[in-house]
Amino acid sequence: MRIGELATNAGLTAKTIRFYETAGVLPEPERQPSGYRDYNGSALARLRFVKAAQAAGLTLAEIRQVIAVRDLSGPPCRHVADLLDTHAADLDRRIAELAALRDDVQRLRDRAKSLDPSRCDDTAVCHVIPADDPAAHPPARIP
Amino acid sequence: MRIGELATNAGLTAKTIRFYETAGVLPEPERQPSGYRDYNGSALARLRFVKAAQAAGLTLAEIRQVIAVRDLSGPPCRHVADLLDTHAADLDRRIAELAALRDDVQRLRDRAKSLDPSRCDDTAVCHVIPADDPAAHPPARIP
DNA sequence: CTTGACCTTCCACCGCAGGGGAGGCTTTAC
DNA sequence: GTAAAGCCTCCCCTGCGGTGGAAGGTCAAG
Repeated sequence: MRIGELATNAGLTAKTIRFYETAGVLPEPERQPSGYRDYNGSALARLRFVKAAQAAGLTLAEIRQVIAVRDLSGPPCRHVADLLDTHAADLDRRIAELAALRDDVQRLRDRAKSLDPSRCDDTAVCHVIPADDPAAHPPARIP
Repeated sequence: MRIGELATNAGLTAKTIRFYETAGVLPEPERQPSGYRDYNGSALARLRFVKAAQAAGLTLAEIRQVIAVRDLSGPPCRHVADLLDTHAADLDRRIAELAALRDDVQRLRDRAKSLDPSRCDDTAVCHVIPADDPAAHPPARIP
């Protein structure tokens, strides 16, 4: 199977597959005499795993690590379970942060309705966003 | 006021302030004969606005736009209110996405407890993450 | 006069997951 | 035989919000 066919089967582009190879989540395949990559069925299984793991929120670095753990010490199930635990906890944290940010934004928005634009302070950019906001959390990065 | 003092007062680094200048959220200040930047109090007010707006989830590009709107057509309150509306809606969407992802991850995690690692399929990387996951959403980008 | 703190510009880099395109082979179809 | 796909490697680009460092100018104290 050449790279284009594999890409079509996996629902990816050839570019992405080469990128996965350099990213270490897909092993280097055999080469045909022409130099073309020559894949077998296990590459497709691997790509399906990568997609499923990505859908579960794992980064390529984590996926690479899972694969390495498996290659070194057998089934990485416990490792994967730990990763999933960590991700669930991260997601909980991020959801809570975003919910708090949403509430702040909503509060500002509601306050804006009760403000008179003509009374906008000349020294500030816009009084809808109070520069001395006491509730100003450190910029809520949304990574 | 030189850049270091302004940075200390604003709780930023001098690097960041220069970056804000190139990003267009802070106007170019006067220069001392030495070439050093020479700030007045309005720079500090501006930086406070930028921090507050960032805390409200606005990007530097949006902040720059708010400032431009203000400079062109006066108080940008309505524009800012619209931005806040959009951001609140975006946050709602993203919170829902993350919650769905969190549930998926939790489901996988729970399922992992009931699996026997010794039965890990040799063809897959790890059966905790099913490669034929039917619930696999398109990779839930977390932008 | 020299040391050290502060400032200047410019260029490069981080993570993350790829995308774009150049320049050059090989394979396939007509 | 020739044109069109398809593939190869290589390097640069994206967005976002900065951070790091090099090479050099400036200012105050000792």
